[in-house]
Amino acid sequence: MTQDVAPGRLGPARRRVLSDEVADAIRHAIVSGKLAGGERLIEDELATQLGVSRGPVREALARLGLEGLVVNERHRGASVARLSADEVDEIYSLRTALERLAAEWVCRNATADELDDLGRILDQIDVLPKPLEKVAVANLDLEFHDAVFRAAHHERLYRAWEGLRSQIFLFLIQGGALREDFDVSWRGDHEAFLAALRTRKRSQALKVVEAHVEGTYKRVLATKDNAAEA
Amino acid sequence: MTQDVAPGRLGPARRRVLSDEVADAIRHAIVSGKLAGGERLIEDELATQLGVSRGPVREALARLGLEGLVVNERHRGASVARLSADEVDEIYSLRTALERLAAEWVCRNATADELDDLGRILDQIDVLPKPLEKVAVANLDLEFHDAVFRAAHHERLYRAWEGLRSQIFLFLIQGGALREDFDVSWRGDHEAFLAALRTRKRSQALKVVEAHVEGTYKRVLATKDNAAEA
DNA sequence: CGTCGGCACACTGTAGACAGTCGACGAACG
DNA sequence: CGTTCGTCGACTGTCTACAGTGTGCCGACG
Repeated sequence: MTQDVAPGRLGPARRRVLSDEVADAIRHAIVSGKLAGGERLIEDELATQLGVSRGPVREALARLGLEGLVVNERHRGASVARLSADEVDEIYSLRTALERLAAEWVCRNATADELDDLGRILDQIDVLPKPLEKVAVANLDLEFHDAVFRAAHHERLYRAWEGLRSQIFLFLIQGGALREDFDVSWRGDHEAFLAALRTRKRSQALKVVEAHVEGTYKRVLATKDNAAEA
Repeated sequence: MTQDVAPGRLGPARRRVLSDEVADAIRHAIVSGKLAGGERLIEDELATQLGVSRGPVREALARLGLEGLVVNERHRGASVARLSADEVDEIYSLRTALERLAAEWVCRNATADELDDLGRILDQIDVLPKPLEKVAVANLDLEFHDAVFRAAHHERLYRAWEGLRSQIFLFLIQGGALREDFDVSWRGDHEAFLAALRTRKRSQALKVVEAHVEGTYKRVLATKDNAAEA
C-alpha cells in the first residue's frame, strides 16, 4: 500500500529538486504555447537558459517524455510532441478506461473527506475572476479529475493517469475539450459526476463517467476535424 | 502513428545505450530473485559492479521505477519494490482495464499478419525443452500478451502496459499466476484468447479477455493469501 | 530517562569535461 | 548528372569530481 505520511495538520514538506523545477518550466512553456509542437529541445540550450547543468535537464526531458509532451529519440534528442487528430482517439479511449476503473475504486475506497474535497474544488469556480477564462477552468478541471484519481487509492492507476494528464490539459486549453458554454455548464456537469460517485454504486458511477469523458472526446474530435494540423 | 522502420530483410539495428543494458541487468537480477524485495540499490555500488558510471545507473533506476520493480525516493535512494497482497488488486484491476481496451483495438486495427504472429508465439511452446519450466512458459506468456498490446496499435496504451509488465512477470514466476497444470492448459487457454480476437467482435473478445485475466487474478490471490509476506 | 543539538558518514544531486553518434554537406567517381 | 563516400559540426551519451542532503550516533542538558 502507499505509505502515506503520518496524518497531521501539516502537509508533507515537498522535497523538490532541480529536475522538478526544470520539468515544470518546460511543461509550462509547452502548454502555454511558448514552445511549438515539433520544436527541437536541445539539452545544452535549455540548461544554459535555466542556469543549470545538463543532468537535471535530461531527467526532466525523460519525465516529460512519459507525460507525452516530449518525444525522446536516442542519439537524436528531444522535441515537443505534436498532437494530431490520430492521438485524440488514443488519449480519450485510454482515459475512458482509466476513469472507469477510478470510479469503481472511488466508490469502494474514497473517504467521505475526500469526496467533500472534490466538492470544494468545484466550489472554487465561484472565486475565479469573471469573465471565466478557459485556462483557469481547465486548471480546475484537471485538479478535479486528479483528485478523483487520488481518491481511488490506486497507485498504479494514478501513474497511468499521470501519463495522460498533461496531454489532456493541452486539449482543454488549445482544443475544444471544454463546452462552448463552459462558464455556465462546467459546474453542473461535474456536480453530476461527483453525485454519481457519492452514491457509491458501481454501475451508476460508470455510466456517468463514460458519458462525461465521451462528451469531452466528441467535442475535441469536432474541433480537430475542422482545424488543420498545427 | 509510430513511424516504423522501412521494411527489409534486416531487423532494425537496435540502438542500445548503457542505461538499457544496466536496466536489463538489474531487472533480471530482481525477477530472478538475486535481489530481494526491499533491498537497497546504491548507485555507486551498482555502477562499480557493472563497470559504468552513475549516470546510466540513475537512468536505469528511474526506468525501473516506472516499471514498478524499484521504488525511488528522492535524496534517499532506490530499493527493490516488494509486492504484497494489496498490490495484486491494483495490478490485476488495471491489467483488466488495459487488456479490455487492447482487445477492442486489436479487433479494429490488427493486421492478419499480426494475428498470425500471435499464433506463432503460441506454437513456440512445442519447441521448449520438456518438462516445461515455469519460467520459460512465463516468458512466452508475457511475449504473447506484449504482442497483443503491440497489435492494438495504441502507443499510449502500450506505455501503460509497460508499467505493469514486469510486475506481472514477477507473479508469473514467483506467485501462482500460472495454472498448476500450466504445461497442458496454457496453450489451449491462449488459443481461445486468440480465437476471440480473430473474430474481431468486440463483445466476444471482451468476454474472453475478462475471463482470462480474472482467472489469473484469482490464482494469484489464492497463492498470496496462503503465503506470508516475503 | 528522554529530548535536543551537533557532529560525521554515506549517499544522492549537480556540475563540467570528454567521447561517441548522427545528419548534412560536398568532393570524388562512375 | 546521379550516386557514393569522406569529413565536419552539432548534439547526445558517458564519465569524473564536487556540493548538498539525509541519517544515525553520541554527548549534553533538562
